[in-house]
Amino acid sequence: MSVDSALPPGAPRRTQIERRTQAEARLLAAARDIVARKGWVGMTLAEVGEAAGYSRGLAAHHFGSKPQLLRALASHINENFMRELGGSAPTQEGLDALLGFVDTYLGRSDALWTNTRALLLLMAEAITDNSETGEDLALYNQSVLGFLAQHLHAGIANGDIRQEVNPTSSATLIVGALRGVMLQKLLKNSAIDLMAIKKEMRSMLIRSFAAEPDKWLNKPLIAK
Amino acid sequence: MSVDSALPPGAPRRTQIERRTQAEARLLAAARDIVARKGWVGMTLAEVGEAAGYSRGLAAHHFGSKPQLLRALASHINENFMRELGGSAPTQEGLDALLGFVDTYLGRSDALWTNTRALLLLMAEAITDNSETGEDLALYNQSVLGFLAQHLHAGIANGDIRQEVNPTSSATLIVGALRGVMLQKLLKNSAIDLMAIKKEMRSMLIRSFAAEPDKWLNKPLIAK
DNA sequence: AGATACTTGTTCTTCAACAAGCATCTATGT
DNA sequence: ACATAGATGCTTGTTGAAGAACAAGTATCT
Repeated sequence: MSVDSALPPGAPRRTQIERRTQAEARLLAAARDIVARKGWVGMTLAEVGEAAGYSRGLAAHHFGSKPQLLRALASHINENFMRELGGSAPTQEGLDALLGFVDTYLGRSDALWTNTRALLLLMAEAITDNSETGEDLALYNQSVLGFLAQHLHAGIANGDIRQEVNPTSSATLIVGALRGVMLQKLLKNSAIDLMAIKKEMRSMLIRSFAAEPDKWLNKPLIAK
Repeated sequence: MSVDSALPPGAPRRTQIERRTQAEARLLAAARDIVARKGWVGMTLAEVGEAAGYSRGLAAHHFGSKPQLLRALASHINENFMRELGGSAPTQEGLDALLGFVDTYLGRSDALWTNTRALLLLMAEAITDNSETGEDLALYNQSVLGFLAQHLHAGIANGDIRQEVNPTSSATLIVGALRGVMLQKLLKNSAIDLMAIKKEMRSMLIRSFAAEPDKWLNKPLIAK
């Protein structure tokens, strides 16, 4: 009965490698959406396959097991975000880069916050004893922290940022604040105004870290 | 065969109400520990009953269903924290109260961070579509935000805190930062130095919110 | 024709949920 | 005081559903 799934009728004849990678991409996207919506518990392997336009068996066949799918998903979302970061304002440095990071993080356009949602869900699972994604997410977190710490260092070096600032702790605080805010934003009935938060957070970063806050507070937001 | 469980041999003869409330308390404590360790998915109703020193059936019998147990657990942890808050430094006001809040939150002595862990796990579940705890945790979050916002207001009123500070957004940011930091702290292999974070966060709050930061930055930590 | 991708059939385990029974406590009557 | 019946708390037996994981089959590509 079944012609290859997830294909328009006029079959385009793809190579095996294309089939494989496309399938993987679709599966991961589907998994991400489902995790974001119902959590990784609510997600079943069968559902992922079908949501991706394939059969119920494919996810299991392709990733072997649910934990392995989740690991792959964690890396996938991670890579997405890193790419997004690199793309948005690659030229900024030091304090500018921190402000840009916040803008990027809070300025995502996806109304459902699919990536953020899914990542928060996975991170929570990762703080668990028997977590398979634990190691992966710890590494991911390290890389984000590294990005920020590096810019904090740069800012200290070029005089934008006060000497006494501890780059590692401050980086932890910044990503922590962003994630913690989103966690609240995504709760039911939240009336959180992200614009106000963005503004408050901007002021917070400048006042906390800038060597000369007054020089920064009046600056207009950086144009995209 | 079975004498009433969770009892020392010399039976103290409790009233029905005592039995009931003791059972409930033990069950919730057990549930909290298990959730903190293995997540709410890894927790089974049978396990909760037995960890509490009862039979495998009691948790289901008492709470009706797993979602309802989780709801009860959410309120329970919430109440714990609120009590802890009230107890620690009830006299502080305004900016002092904010600093005290941070100290309390990050200064918990439990090496495993059982409450924090469990709450983060539940909050993550709460951002899910089919979550039963969603409403409860949203309310809990509201009450914490309320506490902080109130002290921000007080601080503005008595001149400690700058006029322009937005109490709601700032409250969101503060709890967000705390939770987000802990989320990272609880990841595998985290090398986060909470003392350093505490210090950095203290400085952050003062610089961001105080009307006259310099007056506060030199102040010693408030004695217990 | 052989390899690789995908599907369908099936098994096996886990666990929530409920029901029916046992233990402990309370109330009432003597 | 004591006995006893009814209520309340707790335990054990059982069912049914869900879903991960694997195996054996079919389609698509080289």
